Amino acid sequence: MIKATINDVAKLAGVSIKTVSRVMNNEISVRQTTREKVQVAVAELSYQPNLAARNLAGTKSFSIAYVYDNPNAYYVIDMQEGILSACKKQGYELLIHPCNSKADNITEEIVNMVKQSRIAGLVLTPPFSEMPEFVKRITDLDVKVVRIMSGDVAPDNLSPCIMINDHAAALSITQHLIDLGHKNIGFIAGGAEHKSSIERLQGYKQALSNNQMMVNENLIIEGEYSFESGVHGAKQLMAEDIKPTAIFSCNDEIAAGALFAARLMGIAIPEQLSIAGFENSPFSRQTWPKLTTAHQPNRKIAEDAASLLIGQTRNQSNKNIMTQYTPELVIRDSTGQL
Amino acid sequence: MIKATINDVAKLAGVSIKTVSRVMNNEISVRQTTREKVQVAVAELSYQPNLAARNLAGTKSFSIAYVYDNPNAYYVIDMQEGILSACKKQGYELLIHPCNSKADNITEEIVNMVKQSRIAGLVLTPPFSEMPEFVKRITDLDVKVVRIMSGDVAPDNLSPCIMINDHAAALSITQHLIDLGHKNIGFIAGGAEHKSSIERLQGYKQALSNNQMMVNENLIIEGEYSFESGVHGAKQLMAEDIKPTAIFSCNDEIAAGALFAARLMGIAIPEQLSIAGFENSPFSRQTWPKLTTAHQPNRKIAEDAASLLIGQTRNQSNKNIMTQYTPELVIRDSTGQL
DNA sequence: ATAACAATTGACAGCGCTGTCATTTAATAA
DNA sequence: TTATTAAATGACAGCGCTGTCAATTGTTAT
Repeated sequence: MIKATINDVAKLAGVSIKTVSRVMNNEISVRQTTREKVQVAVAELSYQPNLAARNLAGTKSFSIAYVYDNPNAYYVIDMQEGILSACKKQGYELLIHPCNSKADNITEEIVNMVKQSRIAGLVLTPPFSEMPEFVKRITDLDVKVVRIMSGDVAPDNLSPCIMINDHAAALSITQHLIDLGHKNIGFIAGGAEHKSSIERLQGYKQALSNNQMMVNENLIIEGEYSFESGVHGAKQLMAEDIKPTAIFSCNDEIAAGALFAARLMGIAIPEQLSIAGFENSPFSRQTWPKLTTAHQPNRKIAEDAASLLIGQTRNQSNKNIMTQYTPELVIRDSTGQL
Repeated sequence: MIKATINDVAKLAGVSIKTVSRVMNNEISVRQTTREKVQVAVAELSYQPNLAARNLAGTKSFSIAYVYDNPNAYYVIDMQEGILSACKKQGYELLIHPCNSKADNITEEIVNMVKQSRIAGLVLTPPFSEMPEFVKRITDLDVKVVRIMSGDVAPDNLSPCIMINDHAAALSITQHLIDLGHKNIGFIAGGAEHKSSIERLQGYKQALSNNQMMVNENLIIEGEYSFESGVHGAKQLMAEDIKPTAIFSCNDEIAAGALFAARLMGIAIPEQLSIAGFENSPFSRQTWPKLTTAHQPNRKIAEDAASLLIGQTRNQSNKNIMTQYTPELVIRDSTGQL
């Protein structure tokens, strides 16, 4: 059984190929009865448009790309699967493009890639989603973009945004720690270049303020999103005069490092020190003890983003769309009563 | 600057588009002087063939796919990057296809996908690479395949194979344990459905035999590639009459689980018990203590596989190609002198 | 030098679809 | 009813390339 083409469908339905094309592209000016005839034929032949032909013939393409600078394997895999699921539903193709966001010609590289492969749109996660000039450059090419980023409001109206409310989530993690009776709570940040880190720090501070607690700047460590940073951060915190009884690590990797350092220092978790992470990555379940963290439904977020993006490429709809997700507190074994 | 097409190149070089096509496809019957003229024009215009047009016009396509059943996020990311790097060099496109190898219609799903997207070839990793009927079904479609799998010889000549010599690597890990003075070495397997697990077990047994040591079947636990399995396996082993003083875990996840269990049981690592993993996944560096393991250059392997695959799709070259990689012992802190 | 052949090159159709624009049909107004 | 306009449909070119096959050129043997 050879693959059916638009001609086969047209013949079977008794219409012209152009009408079949119209139906496949959800164009409006097709009579309902005609549309149904075509849909029956499409189902009969299990016809699916040829992507190469569509891309070649049309002005708009049916390929989208996910451009990312691998922040974390689990995250990337989740994102890919979510995007892929949206693509499958809509007959789009996904090209993945891992790359180094700090390479100095990165913008041109992506621009070329986009032109070269006639990409209709990009899904962007941090750090790309937080590089305004980069985003501007892409949207100027009339290539659609959907950004997933940290914050509660979109920074501009260049593209739809999916905002991750790290602020609110960090607030509830910190509140959880406070509820457990902790008075001195340390914070290990993930690097000022990450909006998520800044947002999480703000949430932490907000929670303290909500509880009439003072922010002790000595308890806030500038780190980065890595295991090593967690190790150093925890050591540094435990060397303070006023030692924290709880540490809020900006992500699970940092938390794992902090856990590691605590063990090296002979500190019992959570008896002597509570440690919380963020992101609910798989290894937060594989540390000992298991990490209290914040969960964000990345696969779902990615599918949302891709659907939005595909919507953008189909019709030049509203760029001001904004959705918001707030990661949810997941209490496990690394945090406990003071 | 609009993208150059084959016509622009032909005009600039003063030849027909067909000749340009010949040069781009490395066909033989082009005079050297002509070839150079074309290459100059190509460089001048930085021409790159349009993939959609190639896929549409030609019988062979320029898309390959990576079909996998996510065994491990780090592994998948490495594979993707390696494959992508080969694709970039040769102007191929990569489609990723994560899926469930145990779904009962999986073969048909992939067959459809391959037909649908006119895929030229597939890169296959376990478990797909170890499903002979599946591979046969694909190669019968005249779709090229390259398999990455465990073993030292290819199981058939359906496709080129990249063999990972888990046997030899497991042998050297076990020998390392023996060299440290261990007499009772436990083994936690990864599941009989994984060739790698079987091979690693064989290597383990071989090492014992090489050292005139008896295989104690009670010290061999049937597990699976998961953290939980490591936890259970280690508990089971430590409940034996003759307790092991070292455990060879079939992969790093299992080893992490074993480490976790040892901690729960109050067993000091490596003082009272040595634990070795396999795969050198990033979190083998994030356990405490850091894991002794075996390293395999996955990115390199993937690039090799994709190059081989692309070679196959270009010319119907030898299917009996076989390369071999042997993972290398990485000694860290989880193993020690008895 | 010329025939006979092989090596190069090019003309042209067509892959499966979409864009443009002309044509047909239905819907509304007069 | 018929004229007028809008909605629905179709004819056809062409996207950028490759496959086929014919035409041209170069090469060798006579």
